[in-house]
Amino acid sequence: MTPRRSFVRAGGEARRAALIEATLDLIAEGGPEAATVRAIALRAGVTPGLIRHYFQTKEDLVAAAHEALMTSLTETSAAALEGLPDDPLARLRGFVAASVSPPVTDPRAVSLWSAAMQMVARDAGMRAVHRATYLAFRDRLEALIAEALGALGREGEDAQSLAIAGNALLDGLWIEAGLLPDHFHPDDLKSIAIKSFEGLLQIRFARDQDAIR
Amino acid sequence: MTPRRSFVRAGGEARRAALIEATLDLIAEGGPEAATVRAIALRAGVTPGLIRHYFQTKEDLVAAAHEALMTSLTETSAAALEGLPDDPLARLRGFVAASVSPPVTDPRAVSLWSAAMQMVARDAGMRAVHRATYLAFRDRLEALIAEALGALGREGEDAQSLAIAGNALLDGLWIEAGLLPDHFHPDDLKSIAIKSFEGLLQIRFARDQDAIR
DNA sequence: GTCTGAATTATACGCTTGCATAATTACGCA
DNA sequence: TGCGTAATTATGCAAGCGTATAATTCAGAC
Repeated sequence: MTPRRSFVRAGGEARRAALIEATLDLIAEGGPEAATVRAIALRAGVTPGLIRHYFQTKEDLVAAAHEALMTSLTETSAAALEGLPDDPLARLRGFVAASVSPPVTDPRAVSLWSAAMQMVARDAGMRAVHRATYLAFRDRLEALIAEALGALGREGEDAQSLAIAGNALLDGLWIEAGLLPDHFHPDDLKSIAIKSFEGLLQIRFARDQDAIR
Repeated sequence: MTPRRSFVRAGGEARRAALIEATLDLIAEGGPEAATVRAIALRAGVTPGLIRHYFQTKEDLVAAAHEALMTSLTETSAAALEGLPDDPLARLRGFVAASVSPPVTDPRAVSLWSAAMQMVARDAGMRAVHRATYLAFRDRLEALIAEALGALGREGEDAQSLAIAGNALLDGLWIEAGLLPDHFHPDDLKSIAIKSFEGLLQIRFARDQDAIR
């Protein structure tokens, strides 16, 4: 008679968080098909049946994990704005640079994002989350662009179209760098992004701001 | 005694192609997990066991399907260059416009691409195929850019960095349009792409070329 | 015509998956 | 100190997965 394995109770939120983190880890490492109920439970140090106690179905768990990931990315992005200077151009420059530098450019993040994109194409709920987070990022970029142009006395220009283009550029660089990490030197990526924004917006950033992270 | 179902022999290549097409359809519609051996066989009008006769393993079939997709995309992209005029700037403009217009911007293509990207992140073979096709596209863009700059007497500039940025921009627009089809009007997408290239390269395309598809 | 080999179907096996359910354990509270 | 309840484990099941293998059928060669 092997005795029943001992355990400690972790309380609701902590267990939920652990299960979500385990799910994200597994998806990042081995794709959605690696995130089986048994694998998730094993990584979370728990027994498979417990998942059913916190999530009605596995899909619920995956959806919760996706939401947690997106929230975390949004918060990271928001935090990046905190340390930036007041000068509108410098703020925009810092934001662009941060968007193509670690920890944003993280293979794990790109892997998770591409896994989520597949679901976005098929699931209406996922598409709603994606649209919201996409627009949140783009709106923030648009605001920064509008401020920068305003500081140059160019209020009338179409900041939204510029934000769409800038967002696409950052997305493209982010994805390509994540997929082919060896092909892009971090510094090159940053200088390409900044130079491209100078071209897109017809502006010129100050040259001596590389100290700003 | 139900008699054994009758069949006609399709010969090697036709059956291979049919199986590959069925695989791509299923992945596009329901993601990789929908492309089971049984579903593929059903859609191809065939019995599951036959797959093993043409492909040693299911992974082989999926890899063959990915290669067929990429080859097809590359050939479509190459064909778009055929009908373009000789003027370097007009050629570049037409190529950019084609890259963000149907049939390139096709939800099915984006769905398939995002499914493949997941495998790229994990499988070395897939990564090799991706690198090759990515560079093939980028090199073509770089050549077009170099010609356009050359026609303006600006030979010395860094066409490769500009191609990286331009490629990222096109990729980003392509992906976002594919994921949120209702958010982008095709004409807006095209004008944003063209205007962005004017900014990136500091050039100005002729205004009266919208007739060129 | 019939023979023969390849193309195709049919069947079955072992494994993994998600999920349901019952038995047990830890912990707060009286 | 004992009890009650929520948290957790243990076990089992039905379905679907990829694959192996044997039986059958077609189509062309002689």
